[in-house]
This record gives sequence, structure tokens and C-alpha cells, in this order.
Amino acid sequence: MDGSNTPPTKPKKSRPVRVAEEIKQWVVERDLKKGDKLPNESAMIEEFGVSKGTVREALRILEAQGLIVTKTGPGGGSMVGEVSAERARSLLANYFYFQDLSVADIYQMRRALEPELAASLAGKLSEAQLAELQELAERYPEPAKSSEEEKEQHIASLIFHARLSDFANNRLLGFVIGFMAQILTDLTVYRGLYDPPNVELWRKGRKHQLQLVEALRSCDADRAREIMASHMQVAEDLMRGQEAHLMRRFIGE
Amino acid sequence: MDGSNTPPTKPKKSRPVRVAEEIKQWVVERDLKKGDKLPNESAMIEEFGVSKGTVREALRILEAQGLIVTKTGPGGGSMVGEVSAERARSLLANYFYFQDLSVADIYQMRRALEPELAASLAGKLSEAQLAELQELAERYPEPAKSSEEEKEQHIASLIFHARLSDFANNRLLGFVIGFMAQILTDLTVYRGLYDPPNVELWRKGRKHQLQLVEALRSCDADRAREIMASHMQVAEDLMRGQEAHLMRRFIGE
DNA sequence: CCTCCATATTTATAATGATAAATTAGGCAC
DNA sequence: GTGCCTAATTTATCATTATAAATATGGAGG
Repeated sequence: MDGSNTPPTKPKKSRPVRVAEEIKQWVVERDLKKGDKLPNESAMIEEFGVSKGTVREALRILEAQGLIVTKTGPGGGSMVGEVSAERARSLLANYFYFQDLSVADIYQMRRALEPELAASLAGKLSEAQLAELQELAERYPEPAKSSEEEKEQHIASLIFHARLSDFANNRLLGFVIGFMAQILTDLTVYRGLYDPPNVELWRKGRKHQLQLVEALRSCDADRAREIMASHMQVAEDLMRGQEAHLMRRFIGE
Repeated sequence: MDGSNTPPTKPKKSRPVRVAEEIKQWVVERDLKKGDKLPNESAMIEEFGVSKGTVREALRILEAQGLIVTKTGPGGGSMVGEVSAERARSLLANYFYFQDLSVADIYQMRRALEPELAASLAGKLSEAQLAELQELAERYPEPAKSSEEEKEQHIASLIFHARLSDFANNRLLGFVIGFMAQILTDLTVYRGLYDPPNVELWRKGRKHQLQLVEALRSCDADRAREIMASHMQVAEDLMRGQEAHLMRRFIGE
């Protein structure tokens, strides 16, 4: 432990940052939930003894982190707001903007996690959820006739995985898989990922998704895991040759 | 019949947010790297035609995301700054603050990922890195004699995993494992995680870590994977009974 | 009594100017 | 040439004012 000091003033951090942390602590102490309101700006100016500008900068910091939302008008002000998965993905993407992430890296993760997710969802989904997945899997009954359609099909496939991740009971597992789907979607849209169309791989992918829905419906966890493992193998083969695609992009909300 | 679509100004986002996005885009377009400087405040006021307060709020937003750092004085100003792993972990922890993560969830992930990491590191580490890991594994040669020492040993074990994750070539895999180590460390420090001491589990854990270092040194990926899988099994058994520990905490930097 | 609309009120948003704090750079003495 | 000190530069903070947005309210019309 450092324990060296707890000086009355921390010269390290700027005042807005310190105020933001105080507000954060304030929320935790009172165990405020999603819609709960924070004091308005003038009250915070009183409370913390700082100027309007400082309070506003503090609020912008918390807003950027997704912790609060602010509204104008009577009954307005700042309120606690759950960090959305979208924002969390966006913030995490900022980190990987500076890391050299390759497609191979993502597939190493998918190989390890997607089968686990599939297995954990067997027998856990509602009929509505299963129907939605089935609809996604059946959306493109014919092989792509153009490069544009090829792209659409791949994005639809990623939506399938993203929806699956939304259904995960394990929120960490779901988030990581959803994050990867987001990155791959971004690469597909803004880069020529999945460039050369491949009918055989499309056919296998579609079959896997339909088989997976069936396995999930019939509560067969082991089979769901196997199907997803095969599916990942196919997808990874498709990716072979996509050399070291880097993340040089911010992902917006 | 126009007007409603694509208005000249976006009423959706606040001005500071829009300015922050413009700055972000500005950085991407010029492919600015870690130390590169941004224009100073007054230049941005000119550039974007907004007030000082707005520019400052925009800068606080980017600072909160870890994308810039700001200094005072001559030669000061804002510069591009890589998002640190610490900050990325902290921002992601904000998301899971609202998500009800259980210890079981984390261990489902660790079971899937830690063996993969271990396998991928076999033969890839320098002697210095191996020595550091070995030192960590050998740090506590005797079973804990007190609850306090027990806690220290568990934290040391988590540091072992965190260091391993730092060495990962796959930055996504490394980040996720490091994130989990951070959460478990936090739970250990601020909650009574690992409460009842257990000599047998300590003995197995220590043996596993030493065996793992040896397997990594001798380039035996399969053995490294197996050892880590066993290690995770042991750790998970230890966790059994730790019912549904939730994340009700922000993790600071 | 109810509905709808104009208006008042509350609150954030934005701009401006002034002052403080921090840090570097340059100059001056030795 | 070295070391200290002053000055210049830039962000940090505060204070004040005006503007815009959103909601509540109250009154007119039905």
C-alpha cells in the first residue's frame, strides 16, 4: 500500500475530474438507479463550491462515460443512466484503435467463446427468440448474385451472432461476442472484408445456423456446441488470406 | 416539402459532443499518433466557431475517453494519447456495474479463455518474462497463516494471470483476461471473496503455476493448455458456494 | 367536465470576459 | 558555462449574461 499521504488537495487531477468522481461516489453511496435524478447545476455549484463551467465539464465527463443523461426544461437536469452496450462497445473500440488487432485474433476468441455461448443457450430461449433467429437464418435462401448482396448476407450472418449474444445469460460472454460481431460488421462495411464470394461457404454457413436453431430448440447443448464449433471453423477458413487487417477506425454509436 | 430531412444543423447532439466528434475525425484523417499535438484552445474556437466553454467541454469528453491528454503552460495544450488498458478496463467496468455479473459468469469465461492463452504463449516468452512469472509463483512457499495472508496470496495469484495476459500477442484475448483478473482482484480486496482458507487448493494452485511456467518454457502448448484447464477447474471449485456475487462497484484507475 | 393550445417557468446551453495557476523559455548575474 | 529568476504562454477556473429547449400550467372552446 502506498499510504504515504492523503493531502487535502490533490494537485494531480483537474477540478472537473474530481467533481465528476465526487458525483460518481455520490451515486454509489445512495445506490441510485437508472432514472434517479441528480441535483441541478446550480445546486451542484453550491454543493461543491465550484463554478458553473467546472460543473458542466464534470457532467460532460460522466456523460461521455454513459453514466448520466441530461435534459433541459422543468423536471429536467441530469439523471443516472445505465451505460448502454452500444456505448461500452464504442469506448472499448477506442482502446483497440491503438492496438494492432488482426482478424485472426478475433477468430481465436470466437473459436473459444461462440461454442460456449451456443451450448449455454440450449433450451433457454423462448419460442419468439428461436423464431427470430430462424428468420435471420432463412433470410437469404439463395446464394449471392452480386458483391453487394454478398456483403448483405455476411452482415445478416453477423446479426445472427449479435442477437445470439444479446440472449446470453452471461453478460460478459454476451458482451465480448457482441463486441466482436460489431468489429467484424464494421470491417465488412468499411473494408472489403469477405471480398471474394464463395457459394460453398455460404451454403455451409446457412445450414449451420438452421441446425443450430434446431439444436437450441431441442435443448441439445452438446450438439449446439459442436455445430457452432464447425461454423467457426468454416468462417475461419473463409478468413484465411485476410492478412492482418488492423483496426484503424473508431466505431460510433 | 423539404426541411425535415437532413437539416443543416443536427439538433440531436449537443455542441460539445459534435465538436468532440469533429476533433476525433480530425485526428483520424491526419492519422495522428500518440504524442502529436492538437491545436490550442483559441485555435479551436476559431476553427469551429464556438465558444471557449464549448471547446473545453469537448476536450473533457475526449479526455474522459482517454483519447487526449492536456497540459498547461508553453508547449502545453492537448495531444493525442493512446487509451490505456487501465482506462479501458475502468470504462468497461462502468458498463458491468449495471449488469449483475456473477462469479460463475466470470469463471465460465476463464475456463474458455485462460487455457487458450496459456497454449498460445508456449515458447513465445522471453527468459525474463518466464523468470518474472516463476518469481510470482514462488512468492508464497508456505500456506497462509492468517486470513490477511490468504487474501495476499490470492491477489498474487491474480497478478500471475494478469501478467500472463499482458504478454498475450492477441490483444483482445489479453484484454479480456486482464479485465477479469481486475474484477476478481477488486472483489477480493473489497469483498470477502476467497473467504475460507483452504490449504489443499493453495497447494494445487501453486503447483499448477510452476508446472505452467515449465510447460511454457519447454514450448509445450498442449501441456500448457491442460495445466491451465486443471487450474481453472480448481479455482472454480474454490468459488463454488460464492453465490451470485454481483458487481456493485466502480473500478477506478 | 374535458381537450387543446398558447404561454410561463424551469432548466440546460452557449457565449464572453476576466483572473488564476502552471510550466517552459529566455535572460541575467556570477 | 551554470544556476537562478523573471517573463511569456497556455490551460484552468470563475463569474455573468443571454439564449434555447422542454415541460407544466392555465385558460379558451367544446
